[in-house]
Amino acid sequence: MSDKRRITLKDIAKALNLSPSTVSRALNGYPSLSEETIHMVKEYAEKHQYVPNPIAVNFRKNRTSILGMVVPHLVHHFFSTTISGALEAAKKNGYNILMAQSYDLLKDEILACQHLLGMGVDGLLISVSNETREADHLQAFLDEGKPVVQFDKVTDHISGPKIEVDDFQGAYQAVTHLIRQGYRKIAHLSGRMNVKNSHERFLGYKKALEDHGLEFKEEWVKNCFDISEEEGFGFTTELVNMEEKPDAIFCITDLVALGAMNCLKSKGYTIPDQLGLMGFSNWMLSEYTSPSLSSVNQFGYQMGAKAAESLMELLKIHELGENQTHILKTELVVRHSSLKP
Amino acid sequence: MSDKRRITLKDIAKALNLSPSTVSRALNGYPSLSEETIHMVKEYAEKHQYVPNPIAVNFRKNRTSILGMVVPHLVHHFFSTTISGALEAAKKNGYNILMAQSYDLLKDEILACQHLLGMGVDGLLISVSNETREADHLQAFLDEGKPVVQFDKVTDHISGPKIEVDDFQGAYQAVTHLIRQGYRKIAHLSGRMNVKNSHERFLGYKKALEDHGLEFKEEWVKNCFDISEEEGFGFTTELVNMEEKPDAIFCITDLVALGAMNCLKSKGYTIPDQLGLMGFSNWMLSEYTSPSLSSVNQFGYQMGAKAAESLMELLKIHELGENQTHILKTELVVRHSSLKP
DNA sequence: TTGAAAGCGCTACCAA
DNA sequence: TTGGTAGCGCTTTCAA
Repeated sequence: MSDKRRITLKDIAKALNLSPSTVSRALNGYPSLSEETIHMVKEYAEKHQYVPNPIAVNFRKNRTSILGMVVPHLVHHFFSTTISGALEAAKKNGYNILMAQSYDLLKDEILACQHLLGMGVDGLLISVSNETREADHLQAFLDEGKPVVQFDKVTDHISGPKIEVDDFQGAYQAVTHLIRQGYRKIAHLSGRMNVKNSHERFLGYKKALEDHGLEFKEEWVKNCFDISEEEGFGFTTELVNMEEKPDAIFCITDLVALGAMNCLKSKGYTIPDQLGLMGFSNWMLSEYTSPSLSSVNQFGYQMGAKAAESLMELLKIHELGENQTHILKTELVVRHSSLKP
Repeated sequence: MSDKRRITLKDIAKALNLSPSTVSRALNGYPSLSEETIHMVKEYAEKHQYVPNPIAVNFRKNRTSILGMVVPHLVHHFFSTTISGALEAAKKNGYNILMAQSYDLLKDEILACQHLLGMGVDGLLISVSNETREADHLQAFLDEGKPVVQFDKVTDHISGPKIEVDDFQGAYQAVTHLIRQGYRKIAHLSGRMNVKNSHERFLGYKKALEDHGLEFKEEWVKNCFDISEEEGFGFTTELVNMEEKPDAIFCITDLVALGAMNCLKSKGYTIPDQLGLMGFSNWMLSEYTSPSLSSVNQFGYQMGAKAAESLMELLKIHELGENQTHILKTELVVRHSSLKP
């Protein structure tokens, strides 16, 4: 193989009869150099296609210009959207991102973090797993002076910035919308109550009912464990078999809503006429179901970008960051599944 | 901020009255060291949580243990699946992956490649954009002795390994399945004919018709440009408005099939009774449409893993790789949309 | 079995 | 305005 060795600073210095330091300064735009020298060096570098060895630069500066990013699942519309946002923000600032998945398992999250720390990332972006109850593996970053920015799913066991979605508000808006449409018996397919986002959505749901003087019925809230389509289908079956059926269902996620939709359609219920349906997350698929699914957009791209920007800002000022939370507003996306005729 | 400086090799050497080289050897399991020394060093390292500085190691070894990966879109089920596969394979071998997106634009693909090369990746995994007709930006990697492995969407303008999907075979199987189900007038919503994968699927479609003595009608083939749901909807409208309508549609992608499905349902056609429907790619959503959508699974995870493994193998033997193609079989996934009663 | 020392490519400090 | 030089943390060759 060719392996044409790249030309180095020294080579240029030797060729031009300058010292490496002068060449370095010329290339990095330091003042106090004669125009002539700068021009000469730049021309030579250009001509010989000099590219600085990034590893050497990083070594010298004791950084990598790489951010670590850990998400529960990469093959997931919302998370891949956050990744995309983080990636673009990073690119703009000359950073890059090393990815890892935790599969929502603490064990794998710890491994991923150790791996990233071992690779020498400058800082960490993380959406923690549902299992994360302690954060030694995150503290390890802080101990080395590397900031950690959490987003979406966060834990309080570690200090630093957090970028969160306003789940409460999103749920509140969604349910209020259903109420305004005329639905009166609104059920909720929720997530695990020990997961903050799920709990917040539940609270938003409950508050919206209360604020509009509607009944909150314990039996109309079903806890999904896996947040799966199957659960959506199963619990919806339970709901429509009840003595007093709901006339709308607010689902913790679009996938669950899809399960609910398939269940209802298979049983001959019409949506949105007989039952209204709302999802959450605004997955791509919600646009294409029939009827199309109303949902709550979480602005994943902006969230990823914001998280990355926060991290890079901390890196710039060489700090670990305050213990503050940035909350991103959600957006109600009204489609057909919730439009009561 | 704390910035607790990590302990270094030198520190250990000094503390134990050894030379750095001995400590290095002890830690890296070289022979020719006394049990006693090895034990002593390892114990000390353990106790003081010594972690080698990865940047220094990389610098010394002139590598980063990082692979670059470029895909058209990160927020895309198939590609995020390939990424996931590549990531796992990389992790197993102590490598990591730096991601970039080309947005299917040559301009951005070039930028991404330059960026990755600049970051000092050891090699590149790429699925090229639809616009890629030349490959100077890929050749740049080879020129530096860094192997490039292409997957899914490939170009012949550069040599090296390619991992491809057997699009022809997948399409052939899909259409044959429709024929065996009893459909006789099979239309095809294709992609751009200058994109290899699309063309191969078209050829597979055509061959299947021929082999089973069915008519190939030019009018029944519609070229989608964006491969969008809208196009699926629009072209399907055209198809069912024709004098002689098809009784089944084989779509270039699940998204297009979804458009077709929505169109057919909105016009009151029943699937699979009146018209059969087949997608391609086996997106997550195909499982959840109603009726569920038959499709062709491309094993994205395996593809990404295979590409990464090939690249790492080349890195190991220090070569750029032969100009060979590895073709991955597809899998027919039969669901309800193609089961003629 | 161990040590000494060079050096990877670059930056930055101190001197001139 | 420029040069000399030390040194980042580690590996590896040569020597003892």
